[in-house]
Amino acid sequence: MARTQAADYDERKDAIVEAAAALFAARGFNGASVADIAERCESSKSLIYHYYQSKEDILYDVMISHVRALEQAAGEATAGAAAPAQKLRDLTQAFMALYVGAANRHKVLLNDLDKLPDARSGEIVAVQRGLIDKVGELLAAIEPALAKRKGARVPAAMLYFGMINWTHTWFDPKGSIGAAQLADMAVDMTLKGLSGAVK
Amino acid sequence: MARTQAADYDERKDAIVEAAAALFAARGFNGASVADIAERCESSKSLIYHYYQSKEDILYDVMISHVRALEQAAGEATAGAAAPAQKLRDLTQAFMALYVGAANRHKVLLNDLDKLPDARSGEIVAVQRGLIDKVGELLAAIEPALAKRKGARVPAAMLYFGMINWTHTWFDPKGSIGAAQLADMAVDMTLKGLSGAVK
DNA sequence: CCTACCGATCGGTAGG
DNA sequence: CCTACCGATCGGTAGG
Repeated sequence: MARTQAADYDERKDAIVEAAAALFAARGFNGASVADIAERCESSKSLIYHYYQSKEDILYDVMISHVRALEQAAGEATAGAAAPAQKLRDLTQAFMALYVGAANRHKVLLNDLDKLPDARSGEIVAVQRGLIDKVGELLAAIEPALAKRKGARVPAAMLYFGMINWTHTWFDPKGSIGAAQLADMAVDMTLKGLSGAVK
Repeated sequence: MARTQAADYDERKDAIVEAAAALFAARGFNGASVADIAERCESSKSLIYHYYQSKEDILYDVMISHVRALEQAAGEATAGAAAPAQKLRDLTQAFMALYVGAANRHKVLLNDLDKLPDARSGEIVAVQRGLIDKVGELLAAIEPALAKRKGARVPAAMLYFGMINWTHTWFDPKGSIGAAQLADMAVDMTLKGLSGAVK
């Protein structure tokens, strides 16, 4: 009988992605070497190349795994029969939880997407585009004026994403405000502005 | 008599910073080489090292020049006797104009700040901190509840900065919406939420 | 302001 | 003859 994959194949591969995410987040894709990743995994460079054909392939896995998780969370948050404002709140809570739980992958996605060749980055961008559209539809359902002014839908969605995506540069989950509180604050700011967000 | 600086010293130095900003923005600090900068300036690598002691020194100049421009714009926008909401609007217009006019420097600032050694990045961060405080004070003047809840002031300011800083990833000044319109939209979203921003 | 180089380290691959 | 891995080293290029 032919030998199969090692029993811990998936675990080893995931350990590589996790180590790479941490290093890419800290030093950037070009600032972290494959040797650094190997060292962090307590393995050899050759082992890394057994699991991945190239350094870029690792970067791709770091990003696609994160963006797929966001896609699934967005699907779950918008699936039910809740009001659009409640769906936006659920989606934002799920996103903030993923941003904090996968902070390294999130930072890499936002900083190093253009280090991927166009063909690979296109796949990531397509998933992101779907998330933007989903939020744009929620916002248009919440604010009828947005449904009429088609050209304003993407800018509105991007202002919203700016609030929550920018958190990776400053938010500390151990600080004075929690991730769930911050998510609510961003949603309230979107729905009612400052007075709604801090009251 | 000792030889003085070349008459075009400052122009040449600024050309280097401008070329470096374009290359760092496109490929990242670690992805662009000093030789690339020299080529773009139609000069040699040695000329670059005549004006700058290290690649990091160029990065520092790219960032500090941008952040000083933002600091001055913020000072001018908040100097008068206008109402705080109007000051926030003026400041946002000035910032968006600088973000678009110095798009390369802005992108480098947001992506590669951590490529600077701590001592140098600390100087940049201190200026940024001043901008955040300035916006936090405006927001607290606009919304009294924010003046009471001290811990919410920085998060509120950062949600605002998220909206306008995030634009560098998606905003195209040649698109369907202009920079001035977008700035107003971000201010209205901050003040009144979505319904105020798209009506 | 140029050509000619350096110590080191890069991503990726060889044989076993 | 397979998969899973190792120590050593490749040709090029980085900042200086």
